[in-house]
Amino acid sequence: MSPNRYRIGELARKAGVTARTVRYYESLGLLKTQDRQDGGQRYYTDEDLVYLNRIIQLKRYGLTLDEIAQIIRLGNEDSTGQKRRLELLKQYRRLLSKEIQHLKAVQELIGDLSWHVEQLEGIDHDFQQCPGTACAKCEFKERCEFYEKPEGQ
Amino acid sequence: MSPNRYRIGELARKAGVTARTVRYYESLGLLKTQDRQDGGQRYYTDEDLVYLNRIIQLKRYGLTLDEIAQIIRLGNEDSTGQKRRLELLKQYRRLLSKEIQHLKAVQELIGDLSWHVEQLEGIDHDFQQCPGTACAKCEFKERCEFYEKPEGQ
DNA sequence: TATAACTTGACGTTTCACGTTAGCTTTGCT
DNA sequence: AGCAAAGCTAACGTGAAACGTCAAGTTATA
Repeated sequence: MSPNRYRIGELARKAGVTARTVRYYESLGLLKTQDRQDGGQRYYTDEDLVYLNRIIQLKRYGLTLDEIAQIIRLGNEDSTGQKRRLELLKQYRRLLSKEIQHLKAVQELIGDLSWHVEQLEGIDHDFQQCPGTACAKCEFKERCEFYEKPEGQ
Repeated sequence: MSPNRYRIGELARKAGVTARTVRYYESLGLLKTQDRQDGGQRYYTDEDLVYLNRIIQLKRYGLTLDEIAQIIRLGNEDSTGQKRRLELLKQYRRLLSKEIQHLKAVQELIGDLSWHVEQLEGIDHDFQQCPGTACAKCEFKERCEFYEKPEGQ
């Protein structure tokens, strides 16, 4: 239960980033310095470290710093408790549905690639010959979104 | 069955991109001009249009131009047919497994966000208070990856 | 024969997430 | 007290991605 007071360098080291990164995050409103000496140096606690780690995790998940900042800003804007919770909830749900969309797109790509793999495993059809001579004898015409695509007459 | 010969502007228009984009793709080896007048102007066919559309689709799927170029390059490098097919297959499978990894990451994020939503829907626990005072009474300590994280004594 | 469309070349742009001086001040240690 | 290590702010640099935007000249088409 030690108070564990760190300066920026050690905080950064513990989180596996640089001091520059920490200052940058602060400039974006991601991380505040509650404790600042007269000399101007920043001091952090274990709580701050956890907070920073959380940010890094969200980044690993693919969120941009801007998106992370939005989440945090919403939590700081009003401190009426209940209202804040609802806002956060909304925000999380928004992210959630966005990621579900993302999931669908990725699944679609996987389906597409799988189809191509099947094609290549089977008959003599490949990406290079696809729109062209191979089309006539292709048994997947219907499935193909390019066949018959050229507009105009 | 018209030969449909387009110049770069119309090809681009039909594909919904700019002429600059087409030239850029050519410079990256994504798209070749088979037909070039003495004057130096590029002429394209419906086949080229289909090809271009295919590139645009792969881009929509989230592939970078570089990744697309790799796929295409593999198809052009050798024209021994069978060998080429195997290479393409390998490449597609690589992309496939990469996207499956991606899928897992997205699912993880969705799980994480869902958990936060649940938390917010339930007790008084939120992101702002999370690492800190709320930890003591938090009923999700075990599930939480931040609790007990601070290293050193 | 206009003029719209094309050519190459080269520099510019935006976004993202920091890296890297520079010049100066504060802290930690002996 | 004195010195090196670490911090401070401010500001410019970076590097990848995917083109945009001149410039200055050439070609195609009504």
